[in-house]
Amino acid sequence: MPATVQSIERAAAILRLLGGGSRHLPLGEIAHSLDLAKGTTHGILRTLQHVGFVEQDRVSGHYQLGAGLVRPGAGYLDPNELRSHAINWADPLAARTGEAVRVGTVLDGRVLVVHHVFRPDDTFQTLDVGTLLPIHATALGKVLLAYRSAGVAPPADLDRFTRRTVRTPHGLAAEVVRVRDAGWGYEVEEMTPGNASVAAPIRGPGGLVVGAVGTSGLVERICDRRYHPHPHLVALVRETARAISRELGDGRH
Amino acid sequence: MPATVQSIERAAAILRLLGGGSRHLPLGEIAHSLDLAKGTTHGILRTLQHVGFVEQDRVSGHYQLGAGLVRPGAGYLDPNELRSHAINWADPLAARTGEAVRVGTVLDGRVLVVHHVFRPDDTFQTLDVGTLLPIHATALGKVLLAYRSAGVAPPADLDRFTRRTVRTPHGLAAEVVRVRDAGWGYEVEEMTPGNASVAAPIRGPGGLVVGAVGTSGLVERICDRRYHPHPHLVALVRETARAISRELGDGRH
DNA sequence: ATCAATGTTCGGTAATGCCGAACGGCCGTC
DNA sequence: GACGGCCGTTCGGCATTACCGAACATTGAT
Repeated sequence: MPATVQSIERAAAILRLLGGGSRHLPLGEIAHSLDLAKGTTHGILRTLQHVGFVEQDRVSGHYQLGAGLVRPGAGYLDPNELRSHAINWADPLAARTGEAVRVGTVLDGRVLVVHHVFRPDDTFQTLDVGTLLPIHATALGKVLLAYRSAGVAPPADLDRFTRRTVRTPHGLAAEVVRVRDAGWGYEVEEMTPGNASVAAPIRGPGGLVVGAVGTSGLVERICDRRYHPHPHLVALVRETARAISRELGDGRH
Repeated sequence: MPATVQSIERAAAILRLLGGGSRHLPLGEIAHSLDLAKGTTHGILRTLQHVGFVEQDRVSGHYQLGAGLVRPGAGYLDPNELRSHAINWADPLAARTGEAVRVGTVLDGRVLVVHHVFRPDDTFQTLDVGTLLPIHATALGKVLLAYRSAGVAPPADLDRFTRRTVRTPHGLAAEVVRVRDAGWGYEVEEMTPGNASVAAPIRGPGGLVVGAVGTSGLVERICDRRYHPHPHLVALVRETARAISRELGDGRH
């Protein structure tokens, strides 16, 4: 069994320690029990806290197991937090692209819209925050499906909305690998005739995909003549996704 | 929130991914979802498997959540495994010290003897594997208490066995800090008149204390004139503990 | 028989996380 | 009222760490 990641072993040991007894220990005690330096222990605990595995008592400062260990269905990022972080970046994206922007996450096999910025013109539009979108016919959904963020209900019923809606599970699987290879996804008239959309994944701590952000609008404005999204539009969407990811704690970008 | 341990974040993300859906994913899929190299992902998974957080399906090779996540009270090392690893080292210790050797772990606030090697002479001795020893009057117990291995029931009832048995919680606390500073523990006639014992902690992956090993015998053979254990005896016990720890996956030694 | 999956290993390198000392706050004691 | 211990936290420096990517061994499907 050559080479294990000792940082993770230590984290696991801390979790075990917290789970196996007092479930309410001061940092010094943990460090001493595991024969680690206080600073080291603090770093590990900070990380565990960040991902929701441990919580810290505000008054005593002691550490205890967090709610995130057993999974109550949802990912460790609740929709509210996703929304509050995405909100600062969605507006600029809408302004620069001139299109509507939506932020979504997976809920029960569908796409829950957690934020929506109107297209910056005067036309009448309906706010669809809270709406559940199909996962196989939207750019947001394809992206979320590709990275298996959370709920991952394998789509059983592929409702057909337009002539272009992906019908077969096989075709959907092909789409998924496309998204994965490219790092972003799109859709043209698969949900609504005359409409197209582009989306990119939002990553949380550790690189886990926790949501997606994208624009949607009239086909002739989103795509070029060959029905491919404009490259600069794709770039803008991806940059926005990376910015939000950075804010959510994804280190790499 | 400056600087988090990204290796742990990644591990957490993997756990979330496994917990949130298919609960049965191949390595490549995990790596792809988190945008990590296969090798990296494998290392993390190997570690998580080592600590019991994930398991691997033997036939398909796929990974899924392990039983160790929810804590069924016990530590992630079951007594049988502790015993099977300790057994190779307990015999030599008995041979070199000429005394009886016992290996124990915490069970429900007491010391469960998981292995016992007789003193290598012809005198009659009773096998006490399976016996539950008091935690406050044995060297094994003091060591286990000091490092809070698992059950950590704070001793409510301090049974008094001999004149020397530690009576007050206060005195016991003092003993605990002594053990922690020294890295080993002992006891002289606190359990049985004429008997003394020495013990050292056994650490599992991550440095978590999962058990203890020690010798016990007549006071005049264990201790010097001032009722302190012979240094070379202490050294032997500690070396044995370290050897077992190494075998159990504690990297440092 | 080929191809595409799977999981696994290995070596080189830069980034990584570890350490230990110093800091600031809080509470009990003297 | 001032001190001392304990709490958690921060920071800089160094060496270890764990990451990456490519190559490998197997298996199963085409």
